[in-house]
Amino acid sequence: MKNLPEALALSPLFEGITEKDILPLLSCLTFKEREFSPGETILAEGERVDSVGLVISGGAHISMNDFWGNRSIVADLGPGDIFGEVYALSGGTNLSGVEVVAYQSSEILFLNFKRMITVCSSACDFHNRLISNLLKIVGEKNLMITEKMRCLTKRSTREKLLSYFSLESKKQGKNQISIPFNRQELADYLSVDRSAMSAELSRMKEEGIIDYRKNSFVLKLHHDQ
Amino acid sequence: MKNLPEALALSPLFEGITEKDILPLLSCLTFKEREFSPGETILAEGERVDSVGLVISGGAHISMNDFWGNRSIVADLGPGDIFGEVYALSGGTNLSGVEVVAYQSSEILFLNFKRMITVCSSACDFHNRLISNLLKIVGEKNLMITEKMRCLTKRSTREKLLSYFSLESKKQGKNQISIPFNRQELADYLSVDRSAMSAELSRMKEEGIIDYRKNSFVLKLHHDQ
DNA sequence: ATAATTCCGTTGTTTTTACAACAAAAGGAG
DNA sequence: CTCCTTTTGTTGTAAAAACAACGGAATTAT
Repeated sequence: MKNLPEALALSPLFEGITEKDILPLLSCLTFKEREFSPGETILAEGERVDSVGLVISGGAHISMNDFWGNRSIVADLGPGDIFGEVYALSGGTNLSGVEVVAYQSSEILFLNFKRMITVCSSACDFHNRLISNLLKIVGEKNLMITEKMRCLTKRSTREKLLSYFSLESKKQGKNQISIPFNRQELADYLSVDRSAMSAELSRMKEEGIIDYRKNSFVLKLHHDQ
Repeated sequence: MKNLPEALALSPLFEGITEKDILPLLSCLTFKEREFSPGETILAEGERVDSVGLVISGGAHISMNDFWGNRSIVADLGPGDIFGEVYALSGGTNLSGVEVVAYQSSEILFLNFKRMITVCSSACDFHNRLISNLLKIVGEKNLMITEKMRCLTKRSTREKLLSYFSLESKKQGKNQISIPFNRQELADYLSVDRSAMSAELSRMKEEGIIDYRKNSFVLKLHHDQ
């Protein structure tokens, strides 16, 4: 078993809390540690989630199964990553269609959610920090999904692209942006076909709406009729 | 100005906290109250958000402006609704491309986020409840968006529909589900054309994949080749 | 009951996208 | 530099979706 404080210090959930402060903090949390073998289910479908999972070591997949049994992997978890927080967050919801399965020998820490967000009588600062970190994690996740959604709700590839570029432009504060994706990744992000997207990009460049070279794109204002 | 505790008691943020407990709770929060005229900007684009907004009375729109100045309304806020929480959550991010504008005379309460999530020395129960409520709100929002995303990332209308039905089926625990949308709303939710979707539904019924009548749908297992 | 309105399905046409296959360009390794 | 691999752009075709227009069913109002 790995050194717990050392492992936790690496997790965003414990950001800003030093290794030596983690042990006293743990004492005011209720937690459970368990080891899972490769292929073993960490959280089963339909299970009630009332704790936040944290990967100490190993690796696991969050996967979804639809009505017809088709499985798709939604996320890949490694050391430091947390899971199940949204389910615990929204009042101990049951997992529906979602499961978490180890694909390596994994050590998992389960932190009781109620205890985590209820500040102990001693009102320790680290506890507050923990809550704050959790909020930050969920908030950022929320922002990320929302952004992506704004692009995905657009009907055409062109609109999706423009939506994405516009967003990045706002974020980077310029009309000349560099994007963190290659073409295939961008296509995956926007849920469109790569080659079709490439073609659309060409057309947009042709029409003078945008310009680009590699990962650098320029948005042009003048589509004066 | 409206009676504050009375108004707050209606908000999900203060759920489980009775009117008479709200005043003492407010004393350990830092807040600011302001009135806005119709058309007045409540949160401006680019502004740094370090407090959670709560609509006491009136109405406001959250809207997005893209690079080319096209505005689209993202959400409609009424009494009890909160806004800006995700931005405050993820460490006081600046609004990018988003703004909140009153469309009625509105009273808005701004609750300082730091104070809100940092438990007071007296470690009052209501404060904990407030944090818990905030988490619940964000968590639920997160779940909702994630669900929708799962459908939107599918390429074809058919896949989107099946994805949605499958989700509902898991949630409702049956293969016979009733959905909270009419056709137009479902099409909007899935970001597809209504008539095209109707046609696709017909085809799916034809092929024996599903059956439906009005808002009641049945998913069938046997698509034995 | 009748009229009006909203909702839903259908069909034909146009536009867009996916798909496949390939060519060109870029990047890396030896 | 040359070979090999990966990435990106191009093109033609087939499939799918958007769009528009309409007719019938269902719902609501009168």
